Amino acid sequence: MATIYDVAAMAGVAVKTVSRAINHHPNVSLKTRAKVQQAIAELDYVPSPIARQMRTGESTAIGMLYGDPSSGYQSQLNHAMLKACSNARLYMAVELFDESDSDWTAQVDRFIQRTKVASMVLVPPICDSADVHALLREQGIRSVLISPSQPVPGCNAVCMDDRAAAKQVTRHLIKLGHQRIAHIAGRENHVVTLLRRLGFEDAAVSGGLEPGRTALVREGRFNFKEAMDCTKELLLLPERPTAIFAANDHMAIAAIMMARQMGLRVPEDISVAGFDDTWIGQSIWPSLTTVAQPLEAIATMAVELLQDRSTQAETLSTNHVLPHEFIVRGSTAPPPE
Amino acid sequence: MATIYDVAAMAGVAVKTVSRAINHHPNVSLKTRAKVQQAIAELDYVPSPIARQMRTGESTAIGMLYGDPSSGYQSQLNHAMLKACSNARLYMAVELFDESDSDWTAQVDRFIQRTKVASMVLVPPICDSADVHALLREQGIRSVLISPSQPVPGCNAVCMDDRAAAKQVTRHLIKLGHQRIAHIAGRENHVVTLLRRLGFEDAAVSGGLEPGRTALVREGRFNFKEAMDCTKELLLLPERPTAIFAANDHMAIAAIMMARQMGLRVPEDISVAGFDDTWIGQSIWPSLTTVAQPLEAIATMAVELLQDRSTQAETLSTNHVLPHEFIVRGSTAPPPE
DNA sequence: TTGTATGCGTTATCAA
DNA sequence: TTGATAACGCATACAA
Repeated sequence: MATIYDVAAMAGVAVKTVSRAINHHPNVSLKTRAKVQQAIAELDYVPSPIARQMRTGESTAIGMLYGDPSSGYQSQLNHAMLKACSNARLYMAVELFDESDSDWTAQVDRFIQRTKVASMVLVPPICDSADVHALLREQGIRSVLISPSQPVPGCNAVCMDDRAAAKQVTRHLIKLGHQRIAHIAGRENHVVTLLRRLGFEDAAVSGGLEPGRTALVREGRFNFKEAMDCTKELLLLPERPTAIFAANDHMAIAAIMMARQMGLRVPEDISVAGFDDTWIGQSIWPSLTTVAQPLEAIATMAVELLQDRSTQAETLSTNHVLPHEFIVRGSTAPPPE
Repeated sequence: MATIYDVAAMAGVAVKTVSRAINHHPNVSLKTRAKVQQAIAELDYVPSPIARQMRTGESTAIGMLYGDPSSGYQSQLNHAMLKACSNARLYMAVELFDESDSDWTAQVDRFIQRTKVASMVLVPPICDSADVHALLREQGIRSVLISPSQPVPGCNAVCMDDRAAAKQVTRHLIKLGHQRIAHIAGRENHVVTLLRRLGFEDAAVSGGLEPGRTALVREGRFNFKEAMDCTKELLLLPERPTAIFAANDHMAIAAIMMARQMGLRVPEDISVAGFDDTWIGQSIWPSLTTVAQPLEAIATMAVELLQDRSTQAETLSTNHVLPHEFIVRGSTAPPPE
C-alpha cells in the first residue's frame, strides 16, 4: 500500500503539498498539482480513511438513520444506499431510528456523537424536521434529503415525481378504456399520499372522469386490512369501479385478494395497479402493474452530492428529480365487455 | 473525550498497563487491574476504535456479506444485526453478495481487503462454503455462522431448530382436528427446506397421518406462482386437505390467495400456516399463523461470540440453538363440520 | 509485573 | 507557493 510519503518522494515534493493537492487547496501551483496527480496515478495511491479520521476526527462514512423497515420502501432504499456506497468505495454508518421517540434531535445528536460522520442522508420523515436541520447546520454536517415534502435552504434534495407517476398510472387505466376508477390513498400525514392522490385527480380531470362518481377515492392508510375494507366497499357499489389504483403495492395486493374473494377475476373483471414495485408485487400472480421508484439512481445521486463539496458551498439548494419507471404487468387490462 | 493517557494518569500506572488491562492480557496483577477499571469507569473512557485500527491495521467493525434481500429473511436478519451492533456500540461493514458470481472466495477476499475486518458473520449460503472457511482461517479472521447446514470446526454457529418448529406447526394443525394436511416445501437445495419437511413428517407420523394420502407434500420452491399452482392442485384432489403448512410466509399467502379464488374461506374451510413471520404475513387478513425466527437473539449472540475472544481459542465449535416463537393467528382454525 | 519510546498515515502549525 | 515537524490515540518492541 502506497502512502502519502511515497507519493511525495516520487513527485519530489513535501507531504504537505501532496495533502494540499488531494484536498483541493487553492495554494498549489498547476505544475506541482500535475506532478502530484501523476505520482498518485502511478502508485495507485488511495488516501487512508482511517488515518484521515484519526487526524480530523471526522469519519468519512456516510450516516443514515432508518426507520420502520417493514414498509419495504425503507429496506429497498437501504439496499440501494449500500450499493451506491459500495460502488463509491465508501462506508455507511447506519442506525435504527425510533419514530415514536419524540425527541428526534436527541437521537440524531447521539448518532453524530457516536459515529462522527460529517455527512448524512436524511430520509422521510426525518428530512422534514426543522430542528434536525438546525442541528446539522450547527454541527457543520453536510446532508442530502431524500424525497422531502419541502425544499430546505442549503440542503440538496433528491426525489422522484410522485404526482406525475400517479397521473401516468391513472392515464394508463383510462387509455385501457376504464371509466370508473378508484384510488385507495395512503396515510394522511405522509407526503406521497397527497402527491399520488393529486396525480390521480389530474388524470381523472383531464380524462373526463367525474369526481365522486367515476373517480372514487378511499383512505387505505397504507394498511392491508383497511385497504381490503375499502375494496369491499368499492366493489359493492351499485356502479362498481372496473379499476383500482392503490397508493402502494401492499394495498394493491389487499385489493386483489378481496376482489378474488368476491369472485372477481384480476385483471379480466377488475384491474389493479400499485406503487413502489416491491418484491411481493413482482412475484404474485398476476404480477402487479406498478411504479418503480428510481431508488438506485436516487442513492447514487445522494452519494455523489455528498462527496462533491463544491455543491455545498452554494447556499441555494437544488432539488434533483429523477425519472421513475412505470411497469405494466398482468394485473391491468381493458374493462369487461 | 478521555484518552488512555488520562486513564493511566488517574490510575497511577503506565499506558501500556492500561492497554494490557483493556485487552485482557494475562500479565496484569489483580490490584492493578482493579485500579485501571475504576479509572476507566470514573472517566467514562471508551477506547478509540479509529486509533486502534490505525495501529493494528484491522477494523473493529463486524463484516457481513448479504445476498438477495427480496426474500425478507435477509432484510430481517440485516436489521437484527444492525440493532445488535448498535447495542454493542459496534459498527458493521456490510456489502452486497452476488450469489450468481461463481467465485465466492474472490468476493470475500475483496471484501476483507477493502474493509480490513477482523471478524465476520456468515449467513446462508456462504456459511456452507469450505473454500470461504479456508480463506478466513488463513487470514486469521474470526467468524460466526448463522444457520449453517453443517458444523464447521473452529467456527461457532447460531441457529434455530427448524425441524422442531415445523413439527410444532403441524402438531398444532393436528390438534385442531385436521386429518388431511399438506406441506408446500421450499427450494430443494436450501437447508431449511429439508428440515422443515422432516419436521412436518415427524408430526405426521406421530399423529397417525398416512404419508401420500393425508400427509401430502408438494414442491413450491419458495416461489409464489408455484405455490399457487401447488395449492390449486391440492384443493382439486378428491379428498382435499383441510390445512396447508407452507415452508415460508410468501407461499402461505399464495395458498390463501388461491384458496379464496376457488371460493374457500380461510380459516373456516381451510387453514393455512407459514414460516418466518414476515411483515406481510402480519398485515394480511386473516393474519398468518407462523413461526418467528429468533433473529434478534441470533444477531445478539453472534455479536457476543465475535467479541468474546476466549471462545475463539478453543478448537471445538459450539452450535447455539436459540428458541423460536410459534405464533398462532387467524389463519388456522378447526376443520369444517 | 510494569514502564518508555516509537510508529501507524494523515493534516495543521508555523516558518521559509 | 512550499516544506519540516508535531500531533491525533493506541499498541507493541524492548528495557527494567
